[in-house]
Amino acid sequence: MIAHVDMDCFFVALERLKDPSLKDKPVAVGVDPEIGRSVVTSASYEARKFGVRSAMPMAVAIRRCPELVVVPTDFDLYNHYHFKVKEIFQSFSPMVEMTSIDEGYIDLSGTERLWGGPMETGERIRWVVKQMTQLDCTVGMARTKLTAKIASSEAKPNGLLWIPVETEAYFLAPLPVKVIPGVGATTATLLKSFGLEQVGQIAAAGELLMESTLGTTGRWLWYASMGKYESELLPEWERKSISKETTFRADTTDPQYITAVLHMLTEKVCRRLRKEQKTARTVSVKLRYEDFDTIDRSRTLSQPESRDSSLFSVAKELMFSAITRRVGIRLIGVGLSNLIGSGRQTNLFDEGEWIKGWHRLEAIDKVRSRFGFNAVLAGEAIHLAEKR
DNA sequence: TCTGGGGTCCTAGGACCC
DNA sequence: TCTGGGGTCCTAGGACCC
Repeated sequence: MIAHVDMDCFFVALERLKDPSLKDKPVAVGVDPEIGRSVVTSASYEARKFGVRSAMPMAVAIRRCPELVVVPTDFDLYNHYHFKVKEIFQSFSPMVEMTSIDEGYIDLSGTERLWGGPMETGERIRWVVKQMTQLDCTVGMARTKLTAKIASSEAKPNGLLWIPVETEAYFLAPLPVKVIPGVGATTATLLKSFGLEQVGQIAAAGELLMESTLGTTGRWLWYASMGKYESELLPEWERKSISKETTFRADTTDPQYITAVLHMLTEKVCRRLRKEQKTARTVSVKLRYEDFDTIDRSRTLSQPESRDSSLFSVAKELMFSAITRRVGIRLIGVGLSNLIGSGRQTNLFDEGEWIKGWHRLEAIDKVRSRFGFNAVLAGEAIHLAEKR
């Protein structure tokens, strides 16, 4: 038996712990549109009554709900509780997979003698979470991860739903196809064009028809629709990429400004890379024009790298070869992937130089972790930091 | 209405090798 | 002179999730 536990309005709930006066008010977590261009990261149920949804532009949210209280995000707080919640999950079973900051799976197989049946265990999880954190959560229980997740999403907020084995198809049949994680707007529209709007219709279409019309997607959807899609619970996985992006307060075409911001983003991304004792073989840049046209460019190096200077020169080259339109740019970003473990990769050609550079960067990272990121900045980024 | 930031996974085509 | 097929790696773009 798998439990999927989803914290209710996680960010809003935590902001309310910090400031109890936010209770019962329509609250949205995100950046105030006066400060920057933003979207709703998390909305309270009071705000949802007005049609406020996460990912909605904040300006729209405020228009829909003029009383909306906008609270800035505090990821340090959310991360702290993420680990707290994870520990609670792990007290029920060592097989825990956290899939995002506010949710995770617990494999409860073999814990029946300890915690009892599914309903009893589910209630116990909810109770312990509440006692230890003061937070509400919703638990979905089923034989597979996918069904458990759908169960929790149907039971929220502050609920518990158990889908007994062999009843999955009955539970899923009347639900809209969009409840299946992985089915977004595009796939839902595609399915609708085949007359498939409820999960039960996918099941009824049969494996052969699903596969012949939608390929591999159709195949797994058919299994999902019956509650028979199996995926392994993975207690730990390694991060596959590190990225940093930013949306400018106003669109720009200024190459010097773009270079300075790109440099700052690269430094931040490299710092994380070294912190995780890794090197990267692939550098990517991303840019978004004012009309939302988004371009990605990447290059894979023959040798893994972790030095700011090398990675920045690649990023800069990629960025300026990617900018072809003479239109305002609203966002740029840098990413590293193809990550390879152990920071101390040696390079036969300039090992001495490399080690020297690495020690310098280690020293910078130390200063930064004590005095903040801006304590050490390269020439190009200093100018920018002062402007902020 | 005017759209964040951090990720993962998939697909399709081209280069290249055997 | 015109033509294989399989495998791997890389790149760009897109769908999706929280």
